[in-house]
Amino acid sequence: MTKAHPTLTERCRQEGLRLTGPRRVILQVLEASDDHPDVEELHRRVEAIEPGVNIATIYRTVNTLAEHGLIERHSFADGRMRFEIVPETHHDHFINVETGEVVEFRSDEIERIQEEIARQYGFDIVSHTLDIYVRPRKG
Amino acid sequence: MTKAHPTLTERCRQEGLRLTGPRRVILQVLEASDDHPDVEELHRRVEAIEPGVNIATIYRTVNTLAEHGLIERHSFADGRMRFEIVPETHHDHFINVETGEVVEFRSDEIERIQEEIARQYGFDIVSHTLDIYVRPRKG
DNA sequence: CTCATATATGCGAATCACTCGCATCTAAGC
DNA sequence: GCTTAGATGCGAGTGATTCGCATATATGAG
Repeated sequence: MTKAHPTLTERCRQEGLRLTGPRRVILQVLEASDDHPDVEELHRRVEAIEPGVNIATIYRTVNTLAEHGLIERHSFADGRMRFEIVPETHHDHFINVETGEVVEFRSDEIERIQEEIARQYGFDIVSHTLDIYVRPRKG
Repeated sequence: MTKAHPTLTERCRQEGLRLTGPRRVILQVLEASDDHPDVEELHRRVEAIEPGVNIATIYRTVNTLAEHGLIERHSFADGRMRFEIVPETHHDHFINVETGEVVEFRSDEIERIQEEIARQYGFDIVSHTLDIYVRPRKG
C-alpha cells in the first residue's frame, strides 16, 4: 500500500533537500495550514513552535520548495505572496473581499473550456490562475 | 447620437477630476495604448510627449483613475502593476511566458459557469481575474 | 476676469515586501 | 568523526510604490 500523499518532508528527501531544524518546522507549519498563509504569517506560526528562525529563511525556504514543485505560490490582490502545498488536483480560488478568506473550488468544465480556447489561439497552457473576488450573497 | 465610448478625458470630467497638463498627457497615452503598460512604460511614453512629468504623478494618477473605475489594474506574474482602460466588455488574458506578450480573450461560457458556481457557494461575484500562462503550441 | 481654494504636482525621503552577501553552522555521505 | 555542499542568521540592499510637504494650477464663485 502506497501512501496517498507523501508528506512534504518525504518529498524534500526525494528532492535531495536537507532537513534542517528550521526547515522541519516550516514544513510542519505548511502541512498544518489549510489556508493560504503569507510569509509573515508562516513566520509567526514557525516562531510559535520554535523561536529564532529568521524571516529570510522563510522566504528562502518557500522559494526553494516552490522551485522544487512542492508548494504553490499565489498572489491575490493584497500584493504579498501566499502559499499552499501543491494540491492533488488543481483548484481555483474565491477570495471574500470582506474578510480576506480564501475558499477553494474546482470546475472541470472551466478547465476544459480553457484548454479549448487556448488550442484555438495556438497556445499550450503552462498554468493559470482564476481568482474570483466575492462577497456573501445577501438575501 | 451618443458616442459609443466616452473618452477618458470626458469621463474624468464626469467624475470631477481636474484636467491638468500632466494628467491630460497621461490620459492621452492611456487612450493610445492597446497593450497593458506598467507605470515605468507609461512614464516613458508620457516623457516622450512632454518631458518633466514625475513618475510619482503617474502612480498617483493611475491610482486615482482606478479608484474612479476608469482604468483596470492587473498584476501578472512579473510583479508590477499593469493598466488598461476599462473595456466595453470584460475579458481575460493569455500571457505568453516566453515573450511576456498579453493576449485578450473572452468566454461567455466561462463567465456563466463562474456565476453558477459562485451562486452554489452563496457568493456574489465582485470581480475576477483569469490569467492563463501559455507558450506557443509546437508542431 | 480675478480670486479663493481644493486638487495636483515635483521632489526627495520613506515604506514594504522581498533578496542578497557573507560569515557561520550543520546535515548527510563517507 | 570528517568533509563539504547546502542552509541559516543578520544586516544591508533592491525595486516598486507611497508619502510629506512646499509649490503650482484648474475650476467655480463672485
